Amino acid sequence: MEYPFQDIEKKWQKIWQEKKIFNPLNKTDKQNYYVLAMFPYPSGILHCGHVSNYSISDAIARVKMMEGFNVMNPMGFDSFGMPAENYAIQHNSHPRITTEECIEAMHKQFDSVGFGLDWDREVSTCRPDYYRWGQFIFKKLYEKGLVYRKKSFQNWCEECQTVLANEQVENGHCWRCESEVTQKELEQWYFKITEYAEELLDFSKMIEWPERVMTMQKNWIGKSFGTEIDFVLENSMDSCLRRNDEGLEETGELVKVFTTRPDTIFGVTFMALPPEHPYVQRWLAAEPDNKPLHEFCHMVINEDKIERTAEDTTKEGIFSGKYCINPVNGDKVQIWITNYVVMDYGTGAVMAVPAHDQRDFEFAKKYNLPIKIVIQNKEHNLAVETMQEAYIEEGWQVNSAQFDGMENEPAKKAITDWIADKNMGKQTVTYRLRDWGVSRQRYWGNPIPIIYCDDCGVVLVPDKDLPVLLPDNVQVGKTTRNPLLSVPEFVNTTCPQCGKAARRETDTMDTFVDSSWYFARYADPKNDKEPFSKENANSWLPVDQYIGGIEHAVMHLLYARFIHKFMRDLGWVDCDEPFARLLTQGMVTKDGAKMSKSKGNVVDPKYIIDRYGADTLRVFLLFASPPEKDVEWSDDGVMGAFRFLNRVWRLIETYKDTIRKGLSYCSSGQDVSGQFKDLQYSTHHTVKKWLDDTEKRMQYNTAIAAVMEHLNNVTSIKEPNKLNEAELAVFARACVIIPRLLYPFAPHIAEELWQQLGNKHLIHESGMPTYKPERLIRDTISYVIQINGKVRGKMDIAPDTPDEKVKELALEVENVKKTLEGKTIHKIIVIPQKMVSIAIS
RNA sequence: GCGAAAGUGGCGGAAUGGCAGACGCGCUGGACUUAGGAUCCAGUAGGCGCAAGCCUGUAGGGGUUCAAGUCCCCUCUUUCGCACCA
Repeated sequence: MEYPFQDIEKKWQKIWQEKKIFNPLNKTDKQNYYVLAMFPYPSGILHCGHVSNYSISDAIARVKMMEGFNVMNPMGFDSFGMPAENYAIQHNSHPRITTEECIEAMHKQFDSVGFGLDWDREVSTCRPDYYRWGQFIFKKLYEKGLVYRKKSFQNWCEECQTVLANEQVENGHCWRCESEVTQKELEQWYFKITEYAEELLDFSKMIEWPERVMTMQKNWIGKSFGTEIDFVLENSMDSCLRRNDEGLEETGELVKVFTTRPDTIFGVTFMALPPEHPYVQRWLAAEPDNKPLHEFCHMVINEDKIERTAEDTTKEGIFSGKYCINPVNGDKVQIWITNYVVMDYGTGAVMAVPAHDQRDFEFAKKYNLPIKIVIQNKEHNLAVETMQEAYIEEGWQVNSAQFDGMENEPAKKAITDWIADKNMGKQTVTYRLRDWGVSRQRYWGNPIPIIYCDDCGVVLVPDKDLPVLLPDNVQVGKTTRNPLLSVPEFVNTTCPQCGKAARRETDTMDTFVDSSWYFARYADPKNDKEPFSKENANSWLPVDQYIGGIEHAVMHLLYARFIHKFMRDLGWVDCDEPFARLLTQGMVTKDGAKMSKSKGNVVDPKYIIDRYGADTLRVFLLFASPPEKDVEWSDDGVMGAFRFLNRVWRLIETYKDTIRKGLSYCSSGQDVSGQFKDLQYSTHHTVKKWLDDTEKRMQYNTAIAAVMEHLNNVTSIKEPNKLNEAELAVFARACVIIPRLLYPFAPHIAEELWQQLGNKHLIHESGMPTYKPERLIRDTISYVIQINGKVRGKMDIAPDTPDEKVKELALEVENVKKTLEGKTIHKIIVIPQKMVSIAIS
């Protein structure tokens, strides 16, 4: 007989909804607790990954409710983006319609799992009441000088008329139309996230973040210290002024290089520039007939970005015909245009030191460029003729003028100081992090609130005109170009400043912008005066516990931290970080692989819920592994969870009258023995373990295991209806704790059984379960006796036995005596309440 | 290549320096059954032994410790992130 999970689950979902227990006010006399799992893209189909993620946040929320917090666990939808456009095309519909349908479907499906979500606070990024404030934030960023437009080379598909991300380029061809991808210089909007690079490296305000996420962000930001050195361009067209000992001096234009190895500056034998470098672009323009140069640059620029930046790509280059002067020794060095230097790191120019940099070495070998040793190995003398690879280890400075003989490490600083002193450069810091390009040539996204006027230039849309509404009358899929370009009533507008005809920006924002502040909107989701009020934001933020996949370790979490810090700087919110604690949960796999349609290994949660109930599915997913690890799907595992819940049901259903009677008896616990003493211990011990696992460790698999173990202890009592009063009191208390311990994981069955045992309140209203430490004291303690690290005996003795007596007793144990025969004891160590360790010769 | 995490029975996993394998699955045997994807009982790391008990065992090797899956060093494997970053 299976327990009636279908009736129970519907019943309690209705009660929770009616009592609005998951719809917290912003201010109550309780302390606020904000738990948030990353909002989903509304695919319309609930999959096991959703159930797994939101089962974790739901468990946390319910534990915190039991603890007496005012808990917010909101839900919304990350509903802009490319997949919605594609979905609409497939279904011959419009993204607004299909997206809203999907949202409704998912809302229902989430409810069918019994998640305690605050739907009153639902946000959906594609709705004007939300994206309006995204545009507002864009404007604020712009006003603070954190938004700019920059021309840069992008993967461009002529056929689709859009920019492609690196991962959307397959072997140099567009992933969608398969036409060749070229590099096009385009104006794109950028957010100056690099302004916050330094603060984003500071993780000290997080209460608990996984080490590896912080490491990934650190690596991504990639701070490195080095020196910027100015090389003077020979025969340059323009000139610039430079300060020297005597005052200002006129020199040629400067080629600035960034290096982490200023100690090798005397070993520079050529300069390497990428074809994108502005000087190179200028030379190209000045020499339209220089065919080899044009061909080489064109080829490199249009090379697939991924391929070009792969380490094993062969280094290629061409001599530009230009020279520059090494400021430290006046050497005239050739300037080469190469494919191995990238424009957007450092200064986009490299001083090449083949003797001490492997890439430069390979390049110099290939093109027969000179190699000059300036760091000498202390043990084996290096010689240019015999070098097989660059020498990048430590050594003495040689051929380095006044620095000869110094060790190269201190020489780095000495040379930098000297260069700075001579105004030839300076110490500097460079980041790998680049500014955030937010322009997308796509329809289904948040319009950028910008108007272009021939007279006034770039003009922000005034606040009163926000939101810039995304027009609906777009033929999705009918055009391959940016769809907004084909909506004249959107494009054509008037300039807010001069009133003349003007046109709108047709790019939309990267959807990562939408997800960079939604957590704050939940605090005040219906505010139509501002993105959220400071009061409400401060009452909830930072998110106490954020939950999401590791795939968002860098992008989303870095962008959200950036925007949050910006909002803080605007005075909108006080805290420095948006997410105090972060849990990166694993994914649900089957046959060792992520569930996906293409692999055909998808399990439909709806089927499991219909057949075994939502509680079973949740218990299975939480029990299978700790939250941060992947869960391997197992049909047998689901059965195991179902069997467990059925056992709980049978126990309490069968004996509910007996248990209720037992609860009315006083339980002093002093008048039982044996099995019942053990059972009483089990009750208190299980609560202790459960509290530790749910509150401190957030390890739900072991919390559930503890409940299972306790259930085994309870069901080992035979014929409970024949117990005496004292025994029954213990038995009843052992039973009644089970629904409460099960509540965060299997809330429906828990509430039902709790009610059947005569309780009038909901479980969370009854507070956290507690245990009595004095009930954890056993009559006897089992000691293990180790000899040289091996277990040689056991003994059960009174817990308050003094250490000296414990030693004596241990030596009396039969097998211990035997093992010790004829041996000398070095040392006896007593670990109180646990073991005796004896070291012998 | 750099950085990070991990490696435990047939499987998922547990063990906060203190009895390795909790709990669940699977499997074996039994009970009840016309029947079982039901329920209940017993067993289940490997080896030796009639037994008491002994030996081996947490990827491999070394070390610290009375005591190591856990801490340290080296090697291997896997996964993830970054990747010509000057």
